[in-house]
Amino acid sequence: MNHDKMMNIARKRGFLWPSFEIYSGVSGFTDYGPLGASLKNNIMQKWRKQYIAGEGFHEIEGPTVMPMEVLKASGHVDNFTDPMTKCNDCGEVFRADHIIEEAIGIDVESLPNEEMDKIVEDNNIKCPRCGGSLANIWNYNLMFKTQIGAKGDKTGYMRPETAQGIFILFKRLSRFFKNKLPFAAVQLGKSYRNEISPRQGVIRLREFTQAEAEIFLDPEDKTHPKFSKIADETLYLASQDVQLNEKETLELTAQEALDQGIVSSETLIYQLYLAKKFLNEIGINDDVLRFRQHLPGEMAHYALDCWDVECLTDKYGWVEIIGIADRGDYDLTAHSKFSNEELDIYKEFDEPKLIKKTVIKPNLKKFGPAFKGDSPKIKTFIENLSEDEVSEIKAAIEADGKFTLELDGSYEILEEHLIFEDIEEEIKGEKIVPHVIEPSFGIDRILYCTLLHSFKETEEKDYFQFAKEIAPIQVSVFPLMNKDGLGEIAVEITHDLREAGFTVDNDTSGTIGKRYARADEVGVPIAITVDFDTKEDNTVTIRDRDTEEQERVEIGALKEVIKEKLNLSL
RNA sequence: GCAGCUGUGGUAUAGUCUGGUUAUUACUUGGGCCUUCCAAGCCUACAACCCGGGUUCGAAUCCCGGCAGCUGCACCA
Repeated sequence: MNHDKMMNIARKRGFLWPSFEIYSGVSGFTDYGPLGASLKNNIMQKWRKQYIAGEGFHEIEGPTVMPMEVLKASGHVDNFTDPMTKCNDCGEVFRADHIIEEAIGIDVESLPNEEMDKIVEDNNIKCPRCGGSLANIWNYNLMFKTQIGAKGDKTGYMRPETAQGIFILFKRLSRFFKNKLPFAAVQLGKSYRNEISPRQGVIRLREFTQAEAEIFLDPEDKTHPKFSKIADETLYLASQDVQLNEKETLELTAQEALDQGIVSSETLIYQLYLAKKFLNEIGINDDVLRFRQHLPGEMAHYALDCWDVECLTDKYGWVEIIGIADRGDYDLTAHSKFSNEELDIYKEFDEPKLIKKTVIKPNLKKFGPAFKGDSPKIKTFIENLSEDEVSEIKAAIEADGKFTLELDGSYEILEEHLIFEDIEEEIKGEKIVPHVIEPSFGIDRILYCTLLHSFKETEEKDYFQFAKEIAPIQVSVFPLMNKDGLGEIAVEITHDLREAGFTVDNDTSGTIGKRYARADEVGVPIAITVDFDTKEDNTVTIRDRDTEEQERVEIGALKEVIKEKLNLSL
């Protein structure tokens, strides 16, 4: 692990470049150079392979610009914001609610800014650093704001997470999945947060890439069909208990974690396992990973359970790279309320339920004569009673022989006006709002950790030992010397392999040793060298990046051999 | 956003205090030489004073502002 050295090479060799560099750059943004972009794509493709092909989820792609309504409903417009104030004298910036709480000890969170301004004035609260006066409070919202359309009267925001794009498609998705739980949709793409002062390179970006899956499931049934297959897998868990009481990280099987109630459901544990599997396969091993449960105060108020996957780094310590949360029905309920759409699923019972209940009907023969012109509205009222109201009326009549109804006027309803009927009703199912379990991957951070932990320093060379599946360049082809037609043969082989679908680099500059070194540095797993024997017997040498061992292979057999060496035999 | 420090080819640097030749050196990169497999050697080429303004006959050098990086504070739903 060596951040500085690794980043030097990553910059030199075209993985990560600072954005807008010729205009002196803007922090919180990064460019992926040719190899970085390719590595990132490979990681994302690998993700798709695991979640879409492997789990049967489906990918959607929504806009990155969202109208205000969506983010109002999700809570981002109001809550993704901090009240800020600034000292007029020394210029220091503070969280306004923190200052007030410190000064007079009352919790003012969620008060409007005007009221907080008034509190500051009334209590003569000053800058805690220099005693200067404080400016009016403003909201710092971490979302990028924009206008939609020429008139500019429709406010839009760059999405702060990809998840919302899935929630708002719920009705369509639900139908697509034949209205059967569980089902899951994923989205990969850019999200935006206008961080105040991002200073951790690719770890905290203002524009970043997420890969999120939203798994919609029955709140009553969070079991997972494949759980038994992973029940014996080991997980390293820093539960709330471990953190609060400074205990050793737990080493438990999935089954044990479930039995001991440390992780709340099979599906959540299964997702923890999938995340670990993914990271292991792209070259991030268990010894630099841990699962950390959110502490009660840390958990978003709607989350039922939430685990971060954290990766150890030398420069930034433990870095959150994946969050896996049980969001309950929070998002669907919120969007349902704001949009007036029914965002639920009709769930049929295994067996229809027979429900016994009492209903009240008006006895119309007595009703009309008694209430005359007011009959219709009393009748409507009686016909729309809830179960509780029915028993209330029944009880009143049983006790007093009458029930007084207040309905723009007072009416005495007697037993003779009503017909009580005990009925049995058959109910076939009910509407439920699904719960959502969400694995949320920060692709940029994962890419950083991949670079960091793939980077190997040995006596001879420093290089990226990428997992073969994600190496940005799969094969390098060299002529031993750039003469006597060796170069031409190398070019021919390069073209052939490219046509076969491999990512191939052809390098003729410098000495052969230098070319191996360059290829190793960017983690090319396989190097092919055309030498003078090639002209005699049509064979080339094929060299392994990690062992540096070479073997001779017929040119005709190259594709098969490479495929096998890259473990692409699927 | 605040304070301190810093900013010279792709990378690492000399020069800045005390203004004055064609901006130093090494590595890297491109082309070439070399009878032959792990950054060798030789020749050669490309390539920089963070940006803007000011002072001055003259600014990499002094002054002001901006941007970026590092450290600390604040922030991190």
